Amino acid sequence: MPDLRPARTRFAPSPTGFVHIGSMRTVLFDWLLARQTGGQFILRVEDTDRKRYVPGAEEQLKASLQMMGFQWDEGPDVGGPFGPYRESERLPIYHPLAAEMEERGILYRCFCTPERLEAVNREKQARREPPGYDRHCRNLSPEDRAAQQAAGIPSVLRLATPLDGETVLHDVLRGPITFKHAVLNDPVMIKSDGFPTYAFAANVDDHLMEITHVLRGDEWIATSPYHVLLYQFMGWEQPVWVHVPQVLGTDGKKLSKRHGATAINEFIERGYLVEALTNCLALVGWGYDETTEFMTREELIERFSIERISPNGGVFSHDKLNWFNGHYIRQHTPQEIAGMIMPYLEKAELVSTPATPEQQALVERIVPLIQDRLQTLSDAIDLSRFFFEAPTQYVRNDLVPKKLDVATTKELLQHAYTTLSGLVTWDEEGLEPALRDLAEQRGVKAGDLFMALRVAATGSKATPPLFQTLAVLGQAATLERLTVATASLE
RNA sequence: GGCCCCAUCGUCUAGCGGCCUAGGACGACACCCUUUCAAGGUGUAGAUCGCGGGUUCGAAUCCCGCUGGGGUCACCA
Repeated sequence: MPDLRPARTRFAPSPTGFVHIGSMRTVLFDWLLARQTGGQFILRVEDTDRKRYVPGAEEQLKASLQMMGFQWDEGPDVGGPFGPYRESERLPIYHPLAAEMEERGILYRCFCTPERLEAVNREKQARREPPGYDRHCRNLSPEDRAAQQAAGIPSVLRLATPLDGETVLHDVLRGPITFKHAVLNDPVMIKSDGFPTYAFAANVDDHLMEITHVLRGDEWIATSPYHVLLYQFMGWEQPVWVHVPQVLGTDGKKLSKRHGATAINEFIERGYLVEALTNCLALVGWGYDETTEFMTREELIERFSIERISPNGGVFSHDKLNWFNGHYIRQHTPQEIAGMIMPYLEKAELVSTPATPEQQALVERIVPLIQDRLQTLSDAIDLSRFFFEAPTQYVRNDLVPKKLDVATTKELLQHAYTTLSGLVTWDEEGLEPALRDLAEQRGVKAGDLFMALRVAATGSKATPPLFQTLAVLGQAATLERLTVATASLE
């Protein structure tokens, strides 16, 4: 059973764009762990790169988390005891700490220009050596250092990585991972503009904010020795490191725009339910047991465990998402679904915005007919369109049953018109016997008559059951469409 | 290229030395239900567990090598 100490987890995105499903899955795990243990889920905005600042991205990102129902306990706006939660606002916290580290020799000042760094790399590459900083400023004399600083030469603070030995990262999913110091470099911790890099800010903040479990993408494994080193130099207790595997596109490649929707808000907008998204996401790289597929949010909270996260990357399957979504759509009451699809019908201009009471009543009658057929909420547009708009044209081969010819079909539809226009009780119970009788009288298979009528009334060969459909469509509309369809058979 | 991670049906996965003639789910296909399409039910196909060596009485499960895929080598996160 999982460790029940309250966990403090965090999602620390840089506000550069939308939240894609891979990140959202990490958020899910973070959130589940916090909820399960009675801990806190923290949102921290890593906006330390002013060049990559994207206006509105933070709002976008917060909106996505809220759409999914992952409310943060501490973070921008809501605050908390370890604020501020926007790293750009934490410079007053970073600077004294950086000064202390410089004092203690953990960090050292480097005056190398970007041009020199580039030149060094070019040379190394020419000699077929791995690229990387040559530690030129690491052994500067105190006098040189003072002189350069006095001269106002821009500088950065670098981590003085040990030259010998090794650092071990203890990742819960993979066990110990050893990195030889010889292959490491001296990464920049404080940039020349005074802002920290990820390596500094993320780890300082995780420590200061008392984060107990760091869940992040496994692309961070390679740089993690620097993070571990920082903790060790400062004598801080390390968090539990959990490098979760990548979520891949359908072709097994890294997720990109080429795979269709990747941003969580796109899925929501296209009519995927939060329950389905959550359930499906939880099952990419994690599973409760051999057979369980459906789990509520509460069950997920209860059953989640980081030990069962699989270390290998997985494809996020749209097929499976569709299946989950259809399932959850069927779980809702027709009234609930009516409310959920209304925005889609409004947007498609099938109903007015807002819908009139008459339109709402109609939609409520339509939902029971299409609910089983919805894979996403937006499917409701095409599935219910014919209720609002008469077919504009007919495909003759669809209208005419295979065994019948045009003339016979036309005659059949004319008889149907007579039967239907004389019908007093316009509901399923009234329609079915009348039409079955008609088929028998005319000597055609009931199915053939029904298909001709279906196409005449809806313009489509695939619809909900005919009698229910006609009942909702109404007598006047049905007869009108029948007339047009019949006329098209010239 | 160096370093690191990963490797079971098309996909998500179960499996943590014998219960595996490798289980489930999605998808595919077939049948049933049925006025069409769905939903639902039943069933079929689909992995010689990437390859090669070991260890062991016994390996998908442990070890080594190889191959393949991915990540990372920024004053980006």
